[in-house]
Amino acid sequence: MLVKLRLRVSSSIPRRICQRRFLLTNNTLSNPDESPILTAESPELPSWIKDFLSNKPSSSSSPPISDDEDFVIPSLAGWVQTQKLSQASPVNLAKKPTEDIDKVSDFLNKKDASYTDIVNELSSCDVVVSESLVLQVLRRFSNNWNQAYAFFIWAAKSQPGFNYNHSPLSYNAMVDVLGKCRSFDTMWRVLDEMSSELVTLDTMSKVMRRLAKAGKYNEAVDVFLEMERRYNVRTDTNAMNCLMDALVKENSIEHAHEVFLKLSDTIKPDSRTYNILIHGFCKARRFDDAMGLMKVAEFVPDVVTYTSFVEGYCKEGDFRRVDEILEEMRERGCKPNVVTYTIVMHALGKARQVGEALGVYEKMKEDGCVPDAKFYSSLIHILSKTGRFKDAAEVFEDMTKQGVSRDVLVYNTMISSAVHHSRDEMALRLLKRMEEEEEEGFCSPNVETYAPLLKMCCQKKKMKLLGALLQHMVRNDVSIDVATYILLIRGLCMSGKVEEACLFFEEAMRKGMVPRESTCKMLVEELEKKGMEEAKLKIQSLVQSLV
DNA sequence: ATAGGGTTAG
Repeated sequence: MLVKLRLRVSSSIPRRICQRRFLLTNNTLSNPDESPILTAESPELPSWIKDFLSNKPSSSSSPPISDDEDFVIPSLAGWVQTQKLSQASPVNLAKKPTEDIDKVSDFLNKKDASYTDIVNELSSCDVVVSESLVLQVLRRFSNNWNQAYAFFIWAAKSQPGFNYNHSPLSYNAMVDVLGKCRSFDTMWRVLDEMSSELVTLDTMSKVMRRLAKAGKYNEAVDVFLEMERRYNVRTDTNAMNCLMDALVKENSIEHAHEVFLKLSDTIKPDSRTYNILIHGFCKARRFDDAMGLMKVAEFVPDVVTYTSFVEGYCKEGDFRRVDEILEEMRERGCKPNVVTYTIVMHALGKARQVGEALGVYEKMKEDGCVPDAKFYSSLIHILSKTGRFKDAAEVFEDMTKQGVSRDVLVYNTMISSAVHHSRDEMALRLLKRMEEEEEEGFCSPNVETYAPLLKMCCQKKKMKLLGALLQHMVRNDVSIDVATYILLIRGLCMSGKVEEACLFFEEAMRKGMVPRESTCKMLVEELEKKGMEEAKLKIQSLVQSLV
């Protein structure tokens, strides 16, 4: 569906950017040589943003973005997905899988049809099914299980004369998508259709995690107890650790502990088992229970064990106790490592003890402990949060010179810092840098990369950029999740763009993603305020239809 | 996925 709206978007941004830059340079006389990206903001929103986001070569002669013009708002991600994305890039045209993925995307989005229709009509797509295509479709539609599953089923019995069978990897990806979307009935069906040599601990591990994430702790445990008989997957120590880790990570140390008490007679626990439990108890601030496990005869506490305690006391804000534990570690020849230091530094930064936090950095360097990407990400976050954006950007630039390549978390942290400090163009440039070949440590953006950028678009009413970003997400196989829809709906509501908010709301509902109660309420109230009675009733009936 | 981020901020 294509919705045409006439919009006027503010043209004052470039001037504001200039003014800000002027102020900034005047305020920081001490540091005249800024790194290139800090001075990169040009007076106009440059054409590179458009070229980059539309996947065109940067030498393209297309006119630069003008936020003044009327345009078609790509308000629906579905609309975005039906665009002929591959035509934009000669590079992509050379690659067959890219062509095929867009054919499939086109088809799946055009159809509002039922699942059987999709399966029956997909053949008209004319694509060659391969494992990489299946994996890509599953990634791109990882929040739309209906479409992903329809394609998956069709792919297995497509192509007469061409013998394609789903690989174990594809099966596991399908199971994971169904679990993520909480379509557990369908997930069970797929599992039962898989022959037993296809079902591995990898598969069951995904199932247990997804169940635990949905709060179905007992079912996760049952899967474990049944899996040897039903799927021929061994219930050994490693498998038990997977189960317990899933339970702890999804906040049920109680279930993990119960499993341990019930099974440790028949399945021999190892040091990981104890560390998982200790971590769970520390996370729940049950330090006495954690201590009790430390004293088990066959278990020797290691740096992971101590670090769990450090983290627990950090979250309590008890930094005196943290220091004691760090001292004890050194005494026992179990020196804190980069993970330990990251936890302490981050917690101090969060507690607004920035000086102390940076002291940890110094102490760590003294200890000869080498920072890694996650450490740098924390450091950048702290510096930016305390207003030291310039320093944060410097750390970002410097880290590769220290031999550490940037990962997606580092980029995400820097992008959200840039947005927080109103360096919009720099944020977009960072997104571009992620996919540049010459950058060491190329990494693909994920849904968290885009969130601050999308939020910024909503706040500043940059609707064209918003559309381009959504399109960019699709091209990078980043599936839009319910959290993103909530962000868009709330952000647009707060900017008074309530029609657009409605479009995203309807699309989310159509995809079976239900925004929170408070988000629905916000939208309805906003419509009420604007006297948009008809739209209000429509949204209300949509909400009603779910109950 | 045995320990590290943050999900929403005025």
